[in-house]
Amino acid sequence: MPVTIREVAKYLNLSITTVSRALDGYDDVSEETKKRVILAAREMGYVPSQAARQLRRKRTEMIGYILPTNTPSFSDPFFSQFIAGLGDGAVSHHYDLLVSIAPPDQEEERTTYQGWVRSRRVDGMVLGRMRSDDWRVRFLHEAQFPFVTFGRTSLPIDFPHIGVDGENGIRRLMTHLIERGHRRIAFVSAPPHLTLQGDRFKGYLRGLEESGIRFDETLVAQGDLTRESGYLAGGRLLDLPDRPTAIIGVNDLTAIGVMRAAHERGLVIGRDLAVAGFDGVEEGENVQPPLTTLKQSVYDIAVRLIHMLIHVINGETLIERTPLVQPELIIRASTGG
Amino acid sequence: MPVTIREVAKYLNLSITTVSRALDGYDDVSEETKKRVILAAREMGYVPSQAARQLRRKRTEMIGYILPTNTPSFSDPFFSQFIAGLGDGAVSHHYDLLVSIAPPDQEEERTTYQGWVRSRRVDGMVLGRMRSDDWRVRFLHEAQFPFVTFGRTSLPIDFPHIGVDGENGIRRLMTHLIERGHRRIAFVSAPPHLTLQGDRFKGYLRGLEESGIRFDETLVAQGDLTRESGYLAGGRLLDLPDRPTAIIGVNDLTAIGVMRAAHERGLVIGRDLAVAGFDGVEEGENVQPPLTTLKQSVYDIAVRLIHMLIHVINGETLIERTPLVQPELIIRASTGG
DNA sequence: CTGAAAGCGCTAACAC
DNA sequence: GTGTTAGCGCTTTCAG
Repeated sequence: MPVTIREVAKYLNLSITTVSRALDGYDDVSEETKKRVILAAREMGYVPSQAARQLRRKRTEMIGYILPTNTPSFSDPFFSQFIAGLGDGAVSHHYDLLVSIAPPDQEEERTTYQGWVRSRRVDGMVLGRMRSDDWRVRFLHEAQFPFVTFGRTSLPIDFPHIGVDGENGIRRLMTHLIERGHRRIAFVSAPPHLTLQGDRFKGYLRGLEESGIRFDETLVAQGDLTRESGYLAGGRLLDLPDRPTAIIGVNDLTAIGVMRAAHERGLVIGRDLAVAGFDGVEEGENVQPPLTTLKQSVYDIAVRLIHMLIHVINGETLIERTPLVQPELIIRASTGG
Repeated sequence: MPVTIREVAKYLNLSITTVSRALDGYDDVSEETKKRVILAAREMGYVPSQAARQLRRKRTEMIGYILPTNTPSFSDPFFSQFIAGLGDGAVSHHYDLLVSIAPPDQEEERTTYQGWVRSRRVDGMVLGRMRSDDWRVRFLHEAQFPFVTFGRTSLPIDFPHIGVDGENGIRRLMTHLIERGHRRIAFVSAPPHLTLQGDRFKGYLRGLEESGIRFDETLVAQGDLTRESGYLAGGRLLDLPDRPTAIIGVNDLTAIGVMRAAHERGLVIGRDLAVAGFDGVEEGENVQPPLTTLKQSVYDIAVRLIHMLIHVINGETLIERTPLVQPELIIRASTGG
């Protein structure tokens, strides 16, 4: 049986009240008592019971994150970075990270979110991979539950989040490709309900427009952010009678799939075909040739999201409520760099 | 303010006891009452308070996992799969996953583990990336805290874990390479204190031995499981006066780094140099050429670990206490397949 | 500066 | 079958 505050009190002939306050560093306890208590507590191996503390304080000191995935074998480098950032951010604020997993936009997802909110399992939540009309935002906002997100939505709801300027990023990438002489530039997109798809695709369209290139819908293929979908979509684009000379993947994994499709068709990437992605995952540096990409520091963003969330939880106002981060264009050999 | 059991009881003119029991499905409550209670609870939006339940039951319904990492920008596909498996396994047993992060073998790691154990923050823990002499095992065993691990240790302590037969796996890979005519086979290792290193390296040695090839220590370079370290170690091996014709990476990331080093030196992998890894991460399928590897289903193993852990937590005996999984040799073009 | 006492929401003896 | 009661371990008024 673990030692409780009561035993520490008994040992010191003090009341549990005093012990509790000494441990929490209140200043209405004499310095000496405080010292004695802290020492004794350490010696006795006392660690406060989280459950009891939570019940009393109505706080869990936990932040929730629900991994949106349906495939068991999912392996998206994006998420390991994101979780690492959330974890580090949480730790630095003495919070823990509660993780669950649920397939996006299914009944199960709804019950998971609702369960955590209703049972006050966590003090706040972080959401990612936002959808244009995201029920999670509506739900949490209505429940007045603290949350922050990575990415915006199209909802008329104001909430703290960090955005990445996908539109401007892809626009700059388009400029780069066009300067290199490309005119038939294809785009492998993500599912349309994702916010990032809308943003990045807008950048694609603006890039075309700015250079007076007519939009050709046959040059757009849909994927789902996985390597496999990039491979399939890339194959379709490359088998076109008049095939593109450049293909942009809506994210790096997609682009990497496209590269595989190109390799299989004997194309030399960087010479016969330019390929570029978005995210800046490490995998893109190690692929042959290295992948041109728009890098966003997912780790840093995750850490920052936690900071923001803690503020929200504490009812403090945020200096920047909806910062917009610019991705960095990293030109590598896959676009003939 | 959320609805409590007391309000439900008052609403139905029942005692909170009855409500509690009805909700937990005890059979000493009449069917009818049970129905009424469940209905009312749902209608009132009642969700039990985890904190209160935990305090009373002395159970958290949470499983802990501490991500072992020191680099912020870490992106190891291994871990996203592992976490996905842990998450799914936990959910299927109505548990949640509590995640933290701490650099291996540092003070911080110790305090994190100790904190969770002492404050009963979780009901059990899953450990991975085991070390030969793993203080975590000693600590948890001594504290009689439920835990399972992915990988064994060299400690004389018996505890439930799932192992992967790295030795036999690498041995089979060696046979494959030797059949293809390779004799100068190099090995990029992991830090020596990791169990997986010992196992896999033993397989390397046995492979050499079985074919009567003398061990040449210049053909072993040390890495740290990252792509970057594979790149550096691979470079050193390839710059050797009499360079190897095949290089085995202790894991896939290492092998992928080796491939990059080879590319940079103008070597055609699969023809001038064979490369192989271990893990079977998806990234290996999309690299050029696709990577020969020993695949272990990290996701499945994680799910299974959770099942085992739940048994341990419930004080049940395990049918298989220390299963050993055989990795699957997947031959791809990187070894000339 | 310190202590007594109440109670967070729930479960589990134990009665009825 | 159902209700009464006593806490789980802690924080927090409120008195001294």
